[in-house]
Amino acid sequence: MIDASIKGGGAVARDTSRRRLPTREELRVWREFIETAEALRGELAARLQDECGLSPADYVVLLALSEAEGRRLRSSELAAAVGWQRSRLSHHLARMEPRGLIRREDCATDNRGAEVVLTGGGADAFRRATVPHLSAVRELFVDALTPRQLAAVADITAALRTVR
Amino acid sequence: MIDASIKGGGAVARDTSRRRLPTREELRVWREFIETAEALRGELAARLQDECGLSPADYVVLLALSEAEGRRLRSSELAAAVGWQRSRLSHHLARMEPRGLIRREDCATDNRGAEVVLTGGGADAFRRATVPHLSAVRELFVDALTPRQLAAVADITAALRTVR
DNA sequence: GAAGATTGACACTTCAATCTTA
DNA sequence: TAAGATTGAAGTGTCAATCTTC
Repeated sequence: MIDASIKGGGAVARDTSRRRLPTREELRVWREFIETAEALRGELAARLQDECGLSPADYVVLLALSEAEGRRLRSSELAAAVGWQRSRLSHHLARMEPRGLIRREDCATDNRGAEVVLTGGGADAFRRATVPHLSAVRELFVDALTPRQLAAVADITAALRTVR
Repeated sequence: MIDASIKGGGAVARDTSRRRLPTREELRVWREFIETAEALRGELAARLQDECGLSPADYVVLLALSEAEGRRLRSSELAAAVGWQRSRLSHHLARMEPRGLIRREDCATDNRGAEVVLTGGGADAFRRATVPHLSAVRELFVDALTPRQLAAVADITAALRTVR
């Protein structure tokens, strides 16, 4: 790890950033990172599905609506709240509505708009899901790391966030 | 690595693991972690698609075949190599084949089996993709982190891997 | 014309069912 | 019956096109 390596003709001193490629070890860490995150996401999703019949997408939508004033939001506000594109939200709401989790209503103040309303069933489903879901996060992520490692995660994600 | 932890029962004071939920801060770190990984994956995927016309799934399949003896593998070996279920591989190969990236042939030694062969076009596409892709990994991941942080990533993923 | 939202087409993923050969 | 592989259905996600209203 001290010396530079590589396939592609990397070099030690002057900046060759346009040519340098990751070393085998760097690539290994990258793959571990991305695969671990994916595995965790998948395990959380599977548990949420099995125990509560909700997908992670369902969960974030229900969470956003639960926290909203009057348990309702304009479509575009909801999209912003969960960080989705409008089209993705539309498709997902179309799948949630027949399941009775949400309801769509016309917007009183803007005839173009739509409001998404949390139904009683949706609120129940979210309430039942929250403790199991948070417990799983604790078990699979928080408890798997030391406080020091947890702090390192925060540091690392902040560093990665600054790029692009 | 100094202080003890946890999972399974080690604890500092009395164990409340069955009831405790993540703190607000722990949840924030969790979300940052999962969202950062997702954002990175997405950015890499978008670049690979734009610059090379390949999805990450295409890339791993082409990589596995490139490294294989004779640039060909039995379907199930390929599935194992990339860590997919057979059905997923079948569906993906069905999309890659008409694009001329791979070809499927009957297996000589087992009439049930199929062999997946890397075509010339597939080899070209992979060759064109590899440097841009690895450069992007370096730029977005490796170069965004200090050597110390990179080592911390390896440490953290190892810790997370041991769970479940 | 621009904004809010939906729709259609297509790529991806998983599960269960199926088909063929061992 | 079990193994190798494919298929169909349904959920998910992105992009571009569309429709309505501002």
